[in-house]
Order: sequence, then structure tokens, then C-alpha cells
Amino acid sequence: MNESEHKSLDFIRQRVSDDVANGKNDGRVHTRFPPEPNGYLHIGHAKSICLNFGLAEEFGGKCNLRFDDTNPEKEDTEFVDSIREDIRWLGFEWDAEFFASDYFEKLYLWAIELIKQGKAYVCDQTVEEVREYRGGWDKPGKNSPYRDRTVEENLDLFSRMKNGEFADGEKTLRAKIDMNSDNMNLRDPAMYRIRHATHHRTGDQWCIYPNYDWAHGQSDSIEGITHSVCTLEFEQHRPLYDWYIGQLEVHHPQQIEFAKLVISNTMMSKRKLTELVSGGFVEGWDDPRMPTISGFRRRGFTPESIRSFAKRVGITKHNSTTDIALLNLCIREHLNRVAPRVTGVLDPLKVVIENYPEDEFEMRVTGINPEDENAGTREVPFGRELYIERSDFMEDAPKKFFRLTVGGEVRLRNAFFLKCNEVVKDEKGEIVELRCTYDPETSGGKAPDGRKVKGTIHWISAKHAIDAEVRLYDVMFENENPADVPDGKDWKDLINPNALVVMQNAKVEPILADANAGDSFQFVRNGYFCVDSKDSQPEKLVFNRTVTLKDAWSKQQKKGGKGS
RNA sequence: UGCCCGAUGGUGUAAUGGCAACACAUCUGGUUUUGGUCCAGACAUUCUAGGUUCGAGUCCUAGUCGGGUAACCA
Repeated sequence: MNESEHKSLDFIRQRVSDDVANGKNDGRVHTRFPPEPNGYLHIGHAKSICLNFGLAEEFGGKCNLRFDDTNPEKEDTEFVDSIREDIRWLGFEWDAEFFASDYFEKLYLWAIELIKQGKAYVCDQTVEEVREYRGGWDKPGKNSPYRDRTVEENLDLFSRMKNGEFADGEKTLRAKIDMNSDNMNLRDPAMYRIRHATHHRTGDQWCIYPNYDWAHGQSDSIEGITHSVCTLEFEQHRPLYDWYIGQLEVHHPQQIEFAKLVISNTMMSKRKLTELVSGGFVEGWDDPRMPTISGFRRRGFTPESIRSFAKRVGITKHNSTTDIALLNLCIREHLNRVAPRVTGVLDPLKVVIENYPEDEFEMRVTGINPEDENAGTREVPFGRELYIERSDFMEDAPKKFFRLTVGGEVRLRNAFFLKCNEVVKDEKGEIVELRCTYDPETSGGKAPDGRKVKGTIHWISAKHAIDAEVRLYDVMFENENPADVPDGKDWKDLINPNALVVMQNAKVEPILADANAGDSFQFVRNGYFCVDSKDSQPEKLVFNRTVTLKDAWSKQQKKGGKGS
């Protein structure tokens, strides 16, 4: 349309834009998202999803969902279902859904065509022999002794492979390319291997399965994909991708590679995530500590926040590590706009207001969200006995501590000024109660005599509060780069033991009894929390902390050490 | 040891041969009944050496550093 003005495009969008402008593929744009259903999607996949579906949206094209299910031993329908759910949750809908296994027959026929052209052969070498014959970076390869079998013999053998006459590993079908290529992928790569395994869709129909390289490009081609976007590690596969399609003389999609997402303090390797799940280090793929889409969902992240994150990290060809602070910014930014404010006291400390009448209560009116004028108000009960946050009181407070101290005064949010007179301790010396007085003249939060308080703390009526379990989550790895494992350590030793801290005795506002699974709230001054979608029950509420608020106080404390 | 790819503030990106910019992070200050939000400000950048050009972060050459790569995984 208005090609004159230059928008800031990443290199892939630039390329697609050029192709459209040049009328390549008749100006069509068709992408695909091709996960292998062998695990749950993680936030790295979200980047790819946003790219592929985003490209289709932005260029008026289409995007397919294709399950790359060519390895029956690892794949399962459970993963297929979760992948569909996660993509939809992110807010995308695919134009068509396919499985690589839909193309097994077509691929088989194409393989025969290649055999007939003398471009593929059945090889009897073992894995070890293949490795030895392939040579190395410094060594040229040697041709397999089976490389020169006749077309007839190859046809016969391949058909017998398909018919199940051979055991696993006994034979492969290989492309006849170049055993001296600088690119190892071109040293007669395997196209088919024998696996007597039950496939999640095709059952026992096949015992030969196409390898990734043989399946992927042709699947793209069949679907009319124009731009086949994948991650950097497939860069050296592109010549093979192009070679197969070139031999077959079919529609030729363009493979383009980009750098995968790496986030600090986060483990993204699918293999290791699988290990965390199977080893019981987490409760499942959707454990809120996991960087999976389902984990983030259960943790309280919104699709908007993840899409915003994907947009901000950008698309390039060089490896980089995104600070997890950016992800946190994205979710805070969204929740700040939409999350209703409520009170949740994580670690309650009882306050008795000695000059407030017993058994008497009043309703205080408070806003639901200062960022949203239309959010309305709610009422909360105030009375003689309250709970405040234990960390909002200190006996020996540093100068900069703006909260409650003995003899000091703070504001109870949306209520009155409160002064602490006395600390009650148990026999172990632990503080169990604060005896306080309030100033009835400060109902509006301001003192008629003009005196000021520095701090405002949250509180909840002891009688009305309801019990809740609150799960506090933190980064799963304290090291910025959990892939960088010190000598003598296992990567699992690096798991942050405080990635989950459970607060069993939290108190929350009665209004939360009506909250639905997954609902998000801001617990004022504490952070954003959501109702856990699995464990929360009406009689036993469970909340997950999605993310803390930015906290200048704790930051300052950490910096200044324990002193003063 | 080959081959492929890459390199811009602390971090992530932009600048399409023409004044190096945006965001995050960090730090100041202001506003605030959330130590939140919001507002104002500060800090800080083109890997090196040559070359082409009136002009280079951008193009060329070489080097340095980083990543990938030798499954019958994807």
C-alpha cells in the first residue's frame, strides 16, 4: 500500500514485505507453527507463535498449526491437546491444522521417486558405522558400501522396510548427496528409519518414519507455506531443505532462521523441563514455577502480557539473553490497569485497638482500582481487632522505616491513624499482638491538627477476614544463566529452594470468597495474585503470587545491608 | 580442525550510506491514603585494523570474540 514510508521492521518482516512487494508467491504470505507434540509449549514457543501468527495477520496471510509428529516414541495426544489450548489462550487461531503424519503416504511416494532418480538408497550400516563413515570436520567421509545398490534393489528393500520385514535399526533410507560436503547434513542424511512403535495417530500402520529433514520441507511445500520460519540451529539444515525440494521440483518455501528466546534465571530446554516434571521437582507442566505457557497461565500471567513481551524482545539473528525484569514489567503493566485492588495479609499480626468499642464495626468505602475510574468502589469492615502485615511493624526500626513502631503513628489505608502503645510477646519472645489506639478524628486519612504520617499500611478486620493459602513464587534459578553449571554440580542443584514459599495463614477480604479460578487481583502493597485454578476450593482458598509490586523499600534494605 | 552465523549503552532492540534512538535496568527528585502507579531528570552505546565514499553502526577485506554444527531426535 504505502510503501514509501518506512516502518521499523525486523529482518524477517522486512524480507516478507519485500517478497510481497516483488510479487513472490503471487504476493501470498502463509506461515506455520510446527511444534513436535512431545512436551508442553514454553515461552520460547510463544515468541515463535507471535511471530508466525503475527506475520500472517500483518500481511493478510494465513498461518497453519502443524504437529511435527515424526518420532512416535516421544509424542502423545496429551501434548497435542495442550498445544492447541495454549495457542488459543495466547489469542491466536490457526487457519488449518495438520500433522506431519498426514503426509506419511505422500512422503513415502516421494521417497520412491527419489530412489528411482538414483538419489536415495537403502543402507545397512549400523549407527556406529554411519558415524565412522561420515568422517569429521577435518576428515572427508567415505561412501557407504551400500551406496551403489541398483534402483530395483533399493525399491525392493525400501518396500520391504515398509512392510516390516526388518528390525529397528537394521536399515535406513538415505539421500545420496555428497560424503565430502562441508555441511555434515549433506553427507548422505537419513530419510527414513525403522521403528516398530505405535504412533499416537497412525497407530501401527507404519514401521518406517521419516526424519525431520525429509518431512519438514515437504510438509511446508504441500501446505503452500511461503515462509518457513525456524530457529537458528536449523541454519545448516537449509541446504538440505532446499535440496529435497529441488529434487522433487515442488513448491519451494523459503526457510528463515531467527534466534530463540533466552531469559535470565530461566531454564528453557525442553529436555530439562521434561526432567523437572518426570523427576518430581515440580508438580507438573503447569506448575507456576515453570516457564511453560500453562505454568505462566496458572501463575496469573495474561496473554496480553506475554504477547507484549514477545513484541518487546524483538526478532534478530544473534543470540541474546533477555532480562526477566522485562517479563515482569509486561505483566505488571497489564495487571496494574485491570486488576481489582483488595487486601491480602500474607503474614498476619494481630492489632487490638484499645479505644475502639468491642463488637462494633463500621464500613469503610474504598476504590477498586485507582487506574480505572469506572472500576467502582467496595466496602470493607473496620473494627477493634485487625490483622496487619508482620513486616509492617518493627521494634527497632531504622530511620527510613515509615511503618509502625512502638510509639509511632501510621495511617491505616482508607481508615484512621493508628499508634502502637505496647507489644505483647509469647514465652518464646515472639510478637503475638500489638496494643494500639486510633485517632477517630482522622477518619478521612488526614489529621485536623495537620500532623503527618509517613506510612500507610494495609489491614483487615480479624473477625471478617477469611483464611487463605498464598503461594509466593520467585525465579526458578538464582543464577542468571542456569545453563552455566559450575564444575562438580548438577544443573538441578541450581534450583532456587525459595522459588516457592507457602504462606499457610494468610488472611484475605471476604469479597474474595466469590472469586473464580484464575481471577487476578492486586493485594495492595503486596503484588498481583490469582486464584489457583487447580487447588483453590471455596472452603480453602489458594492464591498464587504472579509478581510482586516494584518495591523500593526492600531494594533499599538489601542494598544497605542489615545495619542502621 | 572444517563449515555456517553473529557482534550497537548493564540488558533487549531501532537507525534501510546522512545528527546513534527507544524500552528495560540502575540512580536522583516530584506527586501520592499502595515505599505501587504517574511525572521530571541522570547514567550509559556502534569489537579491532584497514579500505570504498563528500559522508560508514550500515558496504568491502582481514582479524578478534561469541554461538551453532559431525542422532536412524526435532
